[in-house]
Amino acid sequence: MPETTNPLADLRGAVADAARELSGGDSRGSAPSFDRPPRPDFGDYSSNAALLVAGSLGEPPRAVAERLGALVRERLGSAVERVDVAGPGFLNLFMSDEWCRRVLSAALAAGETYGGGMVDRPERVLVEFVSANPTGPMHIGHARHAAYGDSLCRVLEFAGHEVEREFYVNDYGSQVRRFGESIRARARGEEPPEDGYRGEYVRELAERLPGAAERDVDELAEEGVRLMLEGMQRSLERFRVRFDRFFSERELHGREAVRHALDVLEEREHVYPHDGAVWLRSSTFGDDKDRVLIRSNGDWTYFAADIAYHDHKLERGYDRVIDVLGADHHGYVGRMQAAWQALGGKPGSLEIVIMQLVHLTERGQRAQMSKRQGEFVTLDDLVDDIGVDAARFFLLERSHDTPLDLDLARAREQSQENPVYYVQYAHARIASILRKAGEERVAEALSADWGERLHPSARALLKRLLELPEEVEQAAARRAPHRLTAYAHETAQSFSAFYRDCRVLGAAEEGGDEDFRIALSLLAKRVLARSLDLLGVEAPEQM
RNA sequence: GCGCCCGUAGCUCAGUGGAUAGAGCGCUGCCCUCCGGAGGCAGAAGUCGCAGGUUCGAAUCCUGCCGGGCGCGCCA
Repeated sequence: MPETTNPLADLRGAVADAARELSGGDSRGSAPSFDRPPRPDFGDYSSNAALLVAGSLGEPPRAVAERLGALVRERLGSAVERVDVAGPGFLNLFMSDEWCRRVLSAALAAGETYGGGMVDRPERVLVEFVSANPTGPMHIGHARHAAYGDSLCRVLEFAGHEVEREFYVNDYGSQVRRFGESIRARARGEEPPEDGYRGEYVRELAERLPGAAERDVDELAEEGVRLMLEGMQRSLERFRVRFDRFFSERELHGREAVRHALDVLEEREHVYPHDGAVWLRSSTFGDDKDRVLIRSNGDWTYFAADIAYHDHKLERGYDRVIDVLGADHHGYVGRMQAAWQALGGKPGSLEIVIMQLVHLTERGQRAQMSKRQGEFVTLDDLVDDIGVDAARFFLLERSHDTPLDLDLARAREQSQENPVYYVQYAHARIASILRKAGEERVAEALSADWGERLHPSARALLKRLLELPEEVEQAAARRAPHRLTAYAHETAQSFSAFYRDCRVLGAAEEGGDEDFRIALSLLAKRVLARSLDLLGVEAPEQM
């Protein structure tokens, strides 16, 4: 069996093929499992294929497993040392050292692309995230959105999708006008209006805008928004978050896009007048109730503008549109999904990801989020405090749908207590070993004919490294970049164990193959670097 | 009241049908003639919220209940 850049997928395929052969081409039911068993005496990999086939064949699972095991052995040849039948009928595969050497070679041959491009059907994807109001600074919650959205995009891209990143700018409507009023009030040395913006940054804006005390409110608002956006872009850039487009709500209105969206909905007969207002019949598409688009006073609702934005997204022809929104918006999911379908969007092609809240803690104690009224711990404050690497890693450590406690004390720590440093340290340590070996020596090692008989720690490390393609695929498919924090940490641990048990330079002294161990270290370095890159965290050559 | 999310070790959480449920932190006890000790090893620690059900097999799927978070405007 020739090795590709995803050896695990090859093995999985071989088992699945054998199972299909045994069941006479019957490929109904779920795909056979293929995982790392919980105990070493269960082999390197195990599958429940026989249990599934036995079900459709109506035969005793263990007997089926024996036959299937023989087929798998035949297909895999020298790749496999032996195939055991265990428990109720699991197949346990014990891979040969020869297979280990072959797959290491194949993974290294893939170079920087190793682990990527595994997606079956590449899609054109639009991801909208952060979309912070330009009337205030970005706080800790936006930091989580930024880390998540950016990392998700990196993962989707690496997995093989074509991704566009978009930030929606709410630069229209009454809150923007209030923003302008607040700036002018500060410029005049007055208090902002009751429902205005009271933060210190408003005072600073007022100082930066010459003649603000006498200027038109809308003009001030526009200028203020522009300055705020510039600041946000700087902060995001520093946080290593890039956007392809800042999409202005104001331009949307300027382009009559809301009118257009309403025309589309009217044409599709999903709107109706009632009580002097115009409604969307969103209940047709699963929403709790119908929603107002035009109020009885003639104003568009916010929802109408959002529909226009999504109408625009729809017309741009993406295969998939992902909105990353805050927990406070989840009441809005049902109606937006309904509107999407009313506009003619395919059900399922719009995904709305809801982010849960972030709490800051210091050694477990809840840290104060709001310093004074109108002032928050901002993205910049966070980065100043713990740095980009720690901030991104910690913000990505948890699934997006679970609230996150970020322990600032732990994040500041530069020791094993801190998973970021632990992973980066492992990377730097490998870099140090390879540096010591020298470029020529490394190149030579890669093309050598390896004879290594693998130590269990080397085998465990290699198996860990082979999981990268599926980790990336899963992280992409499940919109779950947080999986990679765990994977990076586990990989660093596996390397540390290998480092402890197997000398790399001078391996011959203990009967090892230095060439093989250099090669394995190099793959470990690449996998760590790739995992960190997908998280937006740096992989230092030295620390 | 309705809807969504969550309930797994002391704490924070992984784990969307497989074998004896994992990790980090914390705790206890160890390890520096060694390529980076910014490291490593071992140990204690769990009725996977509760009760039924489906399945050869459930933390995972279904139903009900309990507990927590958030959301339910002709606001944005």
